[in-house]
Amino acid sequence: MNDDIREAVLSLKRERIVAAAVDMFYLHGFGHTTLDQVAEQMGMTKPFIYAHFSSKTELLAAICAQGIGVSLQAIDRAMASDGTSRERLAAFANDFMLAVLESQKHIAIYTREEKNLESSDRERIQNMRREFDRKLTGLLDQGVAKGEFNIEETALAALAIGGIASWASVWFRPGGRLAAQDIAQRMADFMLVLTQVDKPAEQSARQIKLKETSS
Amino acid sequence: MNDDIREAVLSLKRERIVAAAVDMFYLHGFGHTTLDQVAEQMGMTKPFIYAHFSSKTELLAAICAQGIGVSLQAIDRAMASDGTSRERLAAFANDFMLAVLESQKHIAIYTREEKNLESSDRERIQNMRREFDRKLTGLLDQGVAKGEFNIEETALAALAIGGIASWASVWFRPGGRLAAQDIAQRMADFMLVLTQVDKPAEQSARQIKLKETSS
DNA sequence: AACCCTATATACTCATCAGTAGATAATACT
DNA sequence: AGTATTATCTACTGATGAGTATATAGGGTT
Repeated sequence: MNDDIREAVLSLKRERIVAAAVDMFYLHGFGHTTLDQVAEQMGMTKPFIYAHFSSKTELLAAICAQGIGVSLQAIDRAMASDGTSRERLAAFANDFMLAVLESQKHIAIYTREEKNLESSDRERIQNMRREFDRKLTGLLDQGVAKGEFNIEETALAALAIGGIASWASVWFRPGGRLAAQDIAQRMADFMLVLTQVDKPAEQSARQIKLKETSS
Repeated sequence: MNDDIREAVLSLKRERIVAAAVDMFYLHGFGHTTLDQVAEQMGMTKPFIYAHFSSKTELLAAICAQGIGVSLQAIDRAMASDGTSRERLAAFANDFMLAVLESQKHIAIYTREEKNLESSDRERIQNMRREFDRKLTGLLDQGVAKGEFNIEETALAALAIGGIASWASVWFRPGGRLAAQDIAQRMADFMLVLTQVDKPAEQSARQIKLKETSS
C-alpha cells in the first residue's frame, strides 16, 4: 500500500482516538475516564488505543500539546504580521480568543490535568506555555517602545490577557446566549484596553468626560 | 472537658488535615496523592483522617469550598461597601486579587479537581461560583446604570475580571520578582480599566493624545 | 490508682484499571 | 486462491490505594 496513505490512515486513527479521549476527559476528568470507555466511545477496544499510544498519559500529553499549541500558533501569526502594534494586537486578540473557544476542551483538559502528565511531557508542554507568555510580552514591549501602549509591567499584562482567554475555556458553553464570534470580539476589546492603563486621576477625568457626553 | 475546647480542638484538627491535603494536592494533584501521604505529611496515619472526613472526596470538597469561599466573601464585602461604583469596584478588585493570591492553592485545586468532586458537592460549590459571577455582574450593572462604567456586556466583563484573578492561581509563585501586594494592585488596575471599553475610534484618539503628552 | 472511653494505629480487604499475552480476523501481496 | 502480515479483539494479571475491622494507647474521671 502507498506509504502516504498508510501514514494518513495512521494519523487519522490517532486523531479519532484523541477526539474520543478529549470528549471523555473533558466530561468526566482524566482520573474518572478509563481507556475502555474511550475505546467504547469510538466503537473500538482498548488494545486499539495501545496500538497508537504507549500509555494513557501519552494520550493526555497529545491533547495538552494541542491545547497549548493553538495558542502558540496564534501568537506566532501575530509575530509574523505587520502594522502598528495596536493593529497587530487587535488582530491577535480576536484570533487568539477564537482559537481558545474552538479548542476549549483541549485547553480545559490541559489546565486541569497538567499534574497527571509524565514529567518529561509536562516540562516540554510547560515550555510551550512559557514561550507563549514570552512572545506575548515581547509584542507588548514593542508597543510600549513605540509609545503606542502604556503598560508598566508588560509581563503582568500578558498574564492578564492569557487569563481572560484561558478562563473562557472553563466557563464557555457552545450554543449559549452569545456566539463564539461575539464573545471573542468583546473579550478582544477587553484585552486591548489593558494597554491603556492610566493613572487613577486620568481615569476619573475620563469618567467625568464620559458622563457629560452620555447624558 | 469543656465543650467549647472540645469543638475547637476538633476544628483545629480538621484545619490541619485540610492544610496538609492542600499542600499535597496542590503539589502532586488529587489523583497522585494518597491519604497515607497526607497523613504522613502531618505525622499521623490514615484512620486519623477518616475520623474527621468520611472520604477523600469530602476532604477535597472542603478545600474547594474554601477556595471559592474567599472570592464570595470578597464580593460580599464589596456589595456591603459604599461610595461611587468606581470606588467600590476599585476596593473590591484589590481585595479580591489579594484574597486569590493568598488562597492560591485552594483555588488552583478547585479549578483543577472539580471533576473529582462528588456530584452533590460539585453542584453546591458550582452554585457558589455562579453566585459570585451574578453578584459581580450586578456590581458592574450598577455602575453602568449610574453612568460611571461603559460596558456593553457586564456578564462578560465579570468573567474577564474573574479570569484575570483565577488565572493568577495558576501562575503565581510566592517569592517571585513582584510581591503579592504589587501584583494585586496592578491586576486591580487592569480590572478597573475594563469598565471603560471605548469604541475603536476613541481608543485611537486617546492613543494619539498619549503619544503627544509622552514625547 | 483503677477504670472507662475516646483517639489513633496496625494490618488487612476488596474493587478498579492500566497495561499485556495470546487468539482471531482482516487486509495486502504473490 | 493461498499465504503472510498486520490490525484488532478476548481474556487475563498485577499493582495500587480507598476504606475498614480490630488492637492499643492516652487522657479524663471517680
